[in-house]
Amino acid sequence: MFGNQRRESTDRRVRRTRKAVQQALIELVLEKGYEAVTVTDLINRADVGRSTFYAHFADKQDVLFSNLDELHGLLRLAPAARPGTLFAFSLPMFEHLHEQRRLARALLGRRGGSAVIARGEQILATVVRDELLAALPPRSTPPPSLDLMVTCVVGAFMALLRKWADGEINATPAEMDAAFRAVVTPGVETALAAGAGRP
Amino acid sequence: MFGNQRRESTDRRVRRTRKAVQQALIELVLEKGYEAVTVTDLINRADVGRSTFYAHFADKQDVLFSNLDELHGLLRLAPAARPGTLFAFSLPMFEHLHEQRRLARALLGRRGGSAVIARGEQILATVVRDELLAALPPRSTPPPSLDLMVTCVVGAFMALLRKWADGEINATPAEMDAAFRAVVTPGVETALAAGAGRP
DNA sequence: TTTATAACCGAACAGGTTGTTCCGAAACAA
DNA sequence: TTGTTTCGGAACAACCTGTTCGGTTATAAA
Repeated sequence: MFGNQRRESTDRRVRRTRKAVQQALIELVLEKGYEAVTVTDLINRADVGRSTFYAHFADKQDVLFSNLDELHGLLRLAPAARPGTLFAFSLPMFEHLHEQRRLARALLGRRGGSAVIARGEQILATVVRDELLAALPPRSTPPPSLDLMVTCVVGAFMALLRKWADGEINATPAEMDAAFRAVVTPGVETALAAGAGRP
Repeated sequence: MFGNQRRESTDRRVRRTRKAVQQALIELVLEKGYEAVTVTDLINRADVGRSTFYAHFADKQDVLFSNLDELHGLLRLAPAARPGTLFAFSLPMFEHLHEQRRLARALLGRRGGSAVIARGEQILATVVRDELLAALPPRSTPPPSLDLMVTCVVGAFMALLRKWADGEINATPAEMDAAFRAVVTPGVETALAAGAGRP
């Protein structure tokens, strides 16, 4: 009854309610930032009974996640770029968030919540991890420091994203992408090449 | 009356009160994690009147900051290492947090607060920035992407720190330091060397 | 169309948090 | 000693969360 109930409900009332709440979250986040939005705000804006809300979502964060997982698909799409290019997600990501910059700022910026960022890091980490595994020299075993590398890369990327969304950095998506890649790629590539184990 | 009142108060009552509250914060953070600590908890543990608390601190975060700035000094100490070695703060930092790991976990881990992390990033950013400036080739102007680099480096480091403090990563301080350096150093060094402007 | 069911409303509630205010009592510095 | 500062602590308004419950309404299926 709670949470990650992905399958579409058969009952029109359920669909209506869930969509109304999700939409309300977006609107309110744009107006006040994620942190400042309360459940009471949500049910007022969505025009939904309090008990109804809690019948569908565990809390505010649950609404967020139900809205946020779309990004996962968007990220998994990107690595279709030419192989040999690490971190293909980077540029599309910056570009996407540039178009949606109001929402991005409200979610990731100073008034955004750590929950958003934590979730983003989770999602991104799986993507980066897969990409690094795919980029390993053939017939080699993943180095034990793989997860450390993933953490580094994700941390660097998300940090850039946050500052950028916050307006502390003025740069084009291309410039952001270039900076990210410049810092991170050389180290990762040599580490991957060097860390080749036995087949 | 509020906040960053660094100079020692002349009144013993003031000193007593402030110290009691700060100590209470440490104890409670160790027990519940920063996020879960409330002002009510603080004044109970410190055995201080509610009005007294608000006469000294604006809020919970204010207490934290008054306790946290000691780290700044600790970081500025490290770069006394041999020049030419970038990110000298890294290993000492990991080692220090390893000794204080209970507190580190309570502050930086999942139950720690974004305020702690944000403050840590701020402090670390100034240190990294100074270090990069000092490591520039002589008679060159800093590249415009310097702040992007700083953000990347700080982001990567703090991400490692968080996961480590959280227990998601099992590694010695030396291993953490090595991983951090392996990913970040090559990119930064070439960027610094290449970005040399005219004198 | 009828009907059983599931979803909704909304008010009310208990429990928790924050930050302010007030004034008498106590501790302090001079 | 004395005038000033700080402390205590209760009481307060305002807000938030999550739960409960009985009556109402929409829906899907028969």
